[in-house]
Amino acid sequence: MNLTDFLKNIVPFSPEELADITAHFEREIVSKNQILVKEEQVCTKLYFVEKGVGRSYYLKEDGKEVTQWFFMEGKFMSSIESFFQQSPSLYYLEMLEESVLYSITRENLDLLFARYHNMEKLGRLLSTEMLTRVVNKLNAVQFQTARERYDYMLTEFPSISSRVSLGSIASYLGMTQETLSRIRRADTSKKS
Amino acid sequence: MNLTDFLKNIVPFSPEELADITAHFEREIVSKNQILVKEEQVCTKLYFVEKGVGRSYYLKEDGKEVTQWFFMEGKFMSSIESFFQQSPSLYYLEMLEESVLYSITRENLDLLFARYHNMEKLGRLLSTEMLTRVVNKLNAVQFQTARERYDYMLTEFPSISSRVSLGSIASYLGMTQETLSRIRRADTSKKS
DNA sequence: TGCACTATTTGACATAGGTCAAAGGATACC
DNA sequence: GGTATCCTTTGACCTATGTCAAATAGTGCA
Repeated sequence: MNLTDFLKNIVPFSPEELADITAHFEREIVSKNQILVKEEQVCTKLYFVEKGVGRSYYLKEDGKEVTQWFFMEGKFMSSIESFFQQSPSLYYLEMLEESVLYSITRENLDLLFARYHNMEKLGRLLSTEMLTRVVNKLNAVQFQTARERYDYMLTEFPSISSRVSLGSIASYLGMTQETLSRIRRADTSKKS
Repeated sequence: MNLTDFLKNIVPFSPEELADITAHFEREIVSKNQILVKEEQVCTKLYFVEKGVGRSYYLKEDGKEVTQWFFMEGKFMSSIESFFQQSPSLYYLEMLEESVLYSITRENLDLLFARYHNMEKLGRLLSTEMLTRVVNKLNAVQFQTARERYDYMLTEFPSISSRVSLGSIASYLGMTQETLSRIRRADTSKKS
């Protein structure tokens, strides 16, 4: 999914708007396991994932990584609070595969928000969309069994299990990797 | 917190904009325990809570109510997904005290979004703010003990415990009311 | 091809928080 | 002011999932 097409599908930008907007993004190729932002750093860019998968995660006091979100192709990725408040990030951002990203700085994004009413609209639509996704995850995590949460995740991120390690997924789902491993075992024995 | 002041604090609207915007809201007085939206209904309005407290909740298969969110004075309240997608609501919206609300319909809101760039900006800012709140709750629910979640809630909604029943709060926190009652007991015995 | 390292699976056991049932307390209505 | 109703607390017991430790499987590199 490329950036131009993605933008066009959400808001009916004019060709001129689109050209100006995309000109403010910069293409970046990053390698597998590369960290884009570390905890405590201010996240200076918003990324569009054209190819690859990323995740945000944080470290618990005991040093364990906890995945907060996965970012697949065709999605925007950032440490949202850090990026918008220009505050130190609570999260790490990491790419889990070799990836193609398009990045934009906060200043450029603000410039586009101010310049185009349509751009502001895009921002609003994307953040309400993200909001409903997070609410869905919240409901899954809060009221479903480990088993049900796993099923929920497969609908949200269908291709994830083959692309991302067990541990990253388990912590995203709020369970240990042992538990996730047992769920998967139950699955395979049932289906065979 | 009144609507005009609230809006002014977020985006620098001109007096004319502000007057036109607030003119599209309608004042509503609702009584304690009144339901604004039922499950399956499309939520037609976005509400600003000037006075009172509301909550959104849904019914589990076994008929138990699960509080999804509380809406205090000075916040917007709605069944967000239903309102923005015009889809049947998964949630009930209920006021827990006699309340003063200002409501706006989807059509009027869209009209204002289209008319004022600043209004679109307001929408974007409010939805990113809500997004970070939901993310905070998600982290609390997913990785904290019942005890810690209760403390988190007191920072998010300081006055809630005296205004809302134990059961509503417990289900918001993803625990049973028995557990919440035990946490509170531990608190009072510690503090005395 | 084999070695070293990392990721996953499995097992035995521990525990936070849930469930169910009953007893107190508070509130409202006649 | 008494009784019905609802809300909160308490107790006894249970279960899903976590913890810790070890075995096994996979992967990349020399």
